[in-house]
Amino acid sequence: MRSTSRAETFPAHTPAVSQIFTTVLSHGPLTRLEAARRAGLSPAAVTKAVRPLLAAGYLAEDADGEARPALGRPANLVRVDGGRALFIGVKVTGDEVIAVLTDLCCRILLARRLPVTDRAARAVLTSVADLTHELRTEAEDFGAPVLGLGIAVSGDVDRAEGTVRYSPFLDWRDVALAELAAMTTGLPVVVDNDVRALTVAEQWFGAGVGLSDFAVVTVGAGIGCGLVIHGQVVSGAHGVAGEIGHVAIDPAGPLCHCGNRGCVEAIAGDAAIVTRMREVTGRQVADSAAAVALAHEGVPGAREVYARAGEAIGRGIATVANLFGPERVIISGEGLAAYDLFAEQILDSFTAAAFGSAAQSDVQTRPLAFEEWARGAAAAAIQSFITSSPTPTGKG
Amino acid sequence: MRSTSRAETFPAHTPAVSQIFTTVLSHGPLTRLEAARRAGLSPAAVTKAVRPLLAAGYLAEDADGEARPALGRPANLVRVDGGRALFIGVKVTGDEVIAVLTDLCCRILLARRLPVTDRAARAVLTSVADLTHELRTEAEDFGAPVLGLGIAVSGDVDRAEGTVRYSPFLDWRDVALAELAAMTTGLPVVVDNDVRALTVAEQWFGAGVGLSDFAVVTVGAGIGCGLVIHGQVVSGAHGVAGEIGHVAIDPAGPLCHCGNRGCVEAIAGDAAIVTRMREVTGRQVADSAAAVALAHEGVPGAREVYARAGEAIGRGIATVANLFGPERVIISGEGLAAYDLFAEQILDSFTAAAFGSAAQSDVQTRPLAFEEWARGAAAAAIQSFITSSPTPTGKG
DNA sequence: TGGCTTATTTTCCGCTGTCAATAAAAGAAA
DNA sequence: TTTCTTTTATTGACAGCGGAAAATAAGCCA
Repeated sequence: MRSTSRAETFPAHTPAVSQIFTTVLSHGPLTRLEAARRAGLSPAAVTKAVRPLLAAGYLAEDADGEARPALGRPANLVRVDGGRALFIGVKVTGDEVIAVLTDLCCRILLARRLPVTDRAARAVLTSVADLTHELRTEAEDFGAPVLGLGIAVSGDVDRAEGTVRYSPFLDWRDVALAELAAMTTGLPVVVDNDVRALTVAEQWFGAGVGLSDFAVVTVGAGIGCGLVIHGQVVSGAHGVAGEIGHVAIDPAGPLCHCGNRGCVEAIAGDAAIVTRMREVTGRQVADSAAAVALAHEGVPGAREVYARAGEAIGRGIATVANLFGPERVIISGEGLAAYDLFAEQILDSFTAAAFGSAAQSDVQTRPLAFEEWARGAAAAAIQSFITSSPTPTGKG
Repeated sequence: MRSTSRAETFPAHTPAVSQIFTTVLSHGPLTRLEAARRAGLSPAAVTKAVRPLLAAGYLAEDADGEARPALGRPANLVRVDGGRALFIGVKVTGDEVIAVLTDLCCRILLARRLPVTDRAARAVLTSVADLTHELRTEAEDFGAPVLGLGIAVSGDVDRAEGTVRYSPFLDWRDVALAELAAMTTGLPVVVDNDVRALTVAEQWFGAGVGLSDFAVVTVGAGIGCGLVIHGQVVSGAHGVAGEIGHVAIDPAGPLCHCGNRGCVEAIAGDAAIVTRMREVTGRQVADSAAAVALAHEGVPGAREVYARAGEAIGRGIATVANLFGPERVIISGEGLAAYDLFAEQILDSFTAAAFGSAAQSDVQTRPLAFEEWARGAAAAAIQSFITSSPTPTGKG
């Protein structure tokens, strides 16, 4: 298999086609009539839009499932055929590369990990290529082509350019990752910031479906935040946004690596919790798992460390809510392993600090396995595949 | 003149027409070619879009001004004929009603004020109607019709519905202001939150022209913030956004009327400054003008009060920048009378607290006469006039 | 087998914006 | 003065998108 027969493109020739497809993708099987209603189009337009997508195999028709209203012509449900195309998503951290194979509906089919021993871009790229190759080989069993690769990296990433401008954890600067990975793998590649990719996944396939304004807050080593406003992911004028971790909460708080005092991350980030846990309990605390254990054991003072972290997170979320009034806030992240230690304080301090109707925001939590980050990268790849115009408007 | 011959509507029959008009409105006189480039349309489309607007008098053609490139056919500049239509903008505060008459380019032609003695909606409405009538009468001298009325009120305002849901300063709840004012004046009425209206004015006619992501921060009795993201003003899912005044900066700070401690407004709002000035200097301080005077006199401790306020504002702005990454932040408001006392601290603490590329945001200040608030309301009315579809899609 | 109801498709049709060719308005060159 | 060059504006043919309405399909129920 000597690589690619010119990359397959999505037959979205008109805005209506894109819109109908994404509507069906996000809102599950729909009748044509319902799809028309949700997309604000006429039923005739749906019929026309659906036809080429059916022909290309991206949509499929279910003989309707159940519970029809017993009157009138039965509806034919239209749904996305997830098995039509596969995507690979990769999350790169300082310690590991995690890769998943998903279908077109962004359901995880396989997952793989590889430790990172050398953080140099070249070495990491090799790991990415190896995992991609491995998943691609196994993907043959599913009888569908792999049509895109998404890579998620923390830090300052320019998705349009496909470059990592600066990633502190990896110590990368100006790495043209998309181009390199595309050369190595022969796949279309999307590179995005990890939190943004996760936000895209929530927007299209998760708790953000159908919402035009919501926030995703991730709790873990860092505290991050993805924003969707007016139905679009916010990237900021300089490519960076959602830095909730460096919102300063308390001028008398602990020093943060960014140079300020009392950043949310300096209170509630993994490292901050471990450090403080050592100070408070006077014990050895190897990592955040150990810190959680101490709190669960009921070691004096340990719970207060988490209470304080939860309060910081809650106040950070309240700040976000006060500033842009999201309909929902989705809290997520590895840090949620300790969620039972946090939860109450997060909600309490959010409620206390949210002003007026910002308190109406629906604050949810969502457990997040580490593979979910990689799934976010796959979601970015899927999004790019669907929205990339088939007319050659430059190359990414 | 027994009121209205059916309200005049803007002949924007297609998206292209709207787009061309707003492009010319914001970017001054343009050649058709240049307008096409900026709007992303073909020159042919511009010619077609411009024709009906010229015919209706909204656009005018300048025989080109100066400095042509001396080669090729001279360009004909197209500009908005500001004198074609007039608008009235009204800002309602707890103390005063301020009204301005503007032209279509949102230039202020006349301004009037009336003190508020009774804050009841009915009484305020009478003042609004009186001022509107007065300005309308004088507007006859300008030989152009008044085509809309904008009203700006602080608090929770539903622009689409035209209702004031809750305004703390006026103690209004659920006042259907647009409908009432429309009945009284016979004009199309837009009601919006004051900060949002000001943001619209900046977006279309001010320092936000051409930017898709910026913030407006107002300093005065309250501290407010208007956001434009993805080229649209942010209203939040519940109709409230930009509450920078209640971003909590310091858990050990002074108590705010919202019940929390250390809100920006509780440190840097007019009332907070006056209160603290009394405490620090031990003198009588009647109002914020008196407070400014004390600081300028060099009374011991007085300057520190402003330094502290400036620091709070700067940190609030940094929070906005960290979260949204705006291209520009426009600081404005009556509070700027004291700008020389603030400026350094605002910028310093912004720079210190902005994380990474958020510090690249261009922070500007813009003196703001009180009439500018009313002009913002006029801008909202202009926007509504231009974008309201001529096809009757309900009534506002 | 009709009749009723709802879903989907078909058949135009208006409308928009692009394309390519053409006109216009200068200065420059001959 | 005439012709050429260069840039801007306009025109008219045209393709294609999506809407409206009418036609058709596909079940239930008498």
